[in-house]
Amino acid sequence: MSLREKKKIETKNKIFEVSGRLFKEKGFENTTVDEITKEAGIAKGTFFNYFPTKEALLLYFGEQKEELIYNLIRNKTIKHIPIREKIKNILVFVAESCEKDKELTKLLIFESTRYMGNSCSGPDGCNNKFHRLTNILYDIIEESVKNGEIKSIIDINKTAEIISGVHFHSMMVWLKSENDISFSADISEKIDILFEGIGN
Amino acid sequence: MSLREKKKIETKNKIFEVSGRLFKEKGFENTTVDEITKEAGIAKGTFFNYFPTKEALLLYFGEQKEELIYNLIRNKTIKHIPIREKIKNILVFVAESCEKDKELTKLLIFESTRYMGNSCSGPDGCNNKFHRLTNILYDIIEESVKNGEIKSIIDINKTAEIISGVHFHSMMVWLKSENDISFSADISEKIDILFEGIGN
DNA sequence: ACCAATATATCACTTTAGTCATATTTAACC
DNA sequence: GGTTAAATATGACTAAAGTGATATATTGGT
Repeated sequence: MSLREKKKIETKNKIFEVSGRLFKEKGFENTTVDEITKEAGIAKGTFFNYFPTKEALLLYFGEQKEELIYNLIRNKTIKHIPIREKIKNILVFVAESCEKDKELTKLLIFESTRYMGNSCSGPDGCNNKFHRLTNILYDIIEESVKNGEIKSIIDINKTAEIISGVHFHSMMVWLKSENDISFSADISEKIDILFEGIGN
Repeated sequence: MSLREKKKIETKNKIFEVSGRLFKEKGFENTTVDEITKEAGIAKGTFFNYFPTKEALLLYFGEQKEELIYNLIRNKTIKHIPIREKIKNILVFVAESCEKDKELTKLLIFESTRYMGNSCSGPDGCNNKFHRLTNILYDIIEESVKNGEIKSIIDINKTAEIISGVHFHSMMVWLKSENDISFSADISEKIDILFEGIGN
């Protein structure tokens, strides 16, 4: 690795480390780019060579966290259990991860949701990010349809979107709630309702 | 009504009217508060007497639109049709309203979602706004449970949240999609899946 | 009509994100 | 090691949101 590449990574890590500390101390809104760069020992302009906006830095936090969670999911997934349990395990795991730091989750979800409204160019834009959980669910459902475990008339894509949607919405309701309702317990119960159906 | 009250309303309407035009012409981000106030013939500071932030003005647009939609829903609701159709009617109606101006909907949803992350103080804060559809669905489901139309073991609140969540998520997926998938058709099909259930 | 009290309007000022022309550092080649 | 090209760093500058002390307008009481 060249000196340039080393320094680049070092600087990015420095920004990441310093801003992480400052965000925890005083919150995202109350931390200025000026402060971050001063503490990191770089010029203000340099910051914007690494992150196009202040929000982009926040999204980077989100990506890092997401990467961690989804890697764990991939390793944790047990093969031969009923699909309902499989889905429950995943969503409860994600929920529990979120529950570990509610404030950070709030920041990431509401801020990155906003960012989604913008262009998000590039082939690997935010569309993928938004659909990541949906894709995982799609694969699981597809497998179960092939197994004959669940009926094959089902529209796999819509079903995956439904589950993902319920998960997303439940997270938001939980994030907005003052009292300490449990996100993980809530999503678990909702999966059951989804499988049983609402109608008689 | 006193002169003061009249002028107040007049000024607010002027801001609303001018900014609406400018937002349509050049988009929300590209319109500055300076421009709005110049066109409206008021000082910049005055703007912030009416709306605490530029985003708050956008939220006001959202509220106005929402009020319109939910008033129509209240009047349109037919009494004696099956619950599944009743829910479908409402969600399809909301979806069609959104489809009329995709760009505006995108702006409102993504921006107000972000705003939800903030304090949203006051007794009538953004929590209510977020739960409005859920509450309507709750009432409908509750009635159907009392009628014996659907099984009474069901958790009404969670069920309402599920439907509302699927609706919200579908809207976001639609807003992000490039190709012209139909939001209203999508939500209609998903309601059927919700009623039938995923499991065998 | 005058006077105090209250509400509203004003604009100069501050704060902060983001830009850009210039300077410095690194790499690559001879 | 010197020279040129490319990448990266810098900080003064711009743009725009939001603030607040002061000025003006409206009201209600006498």
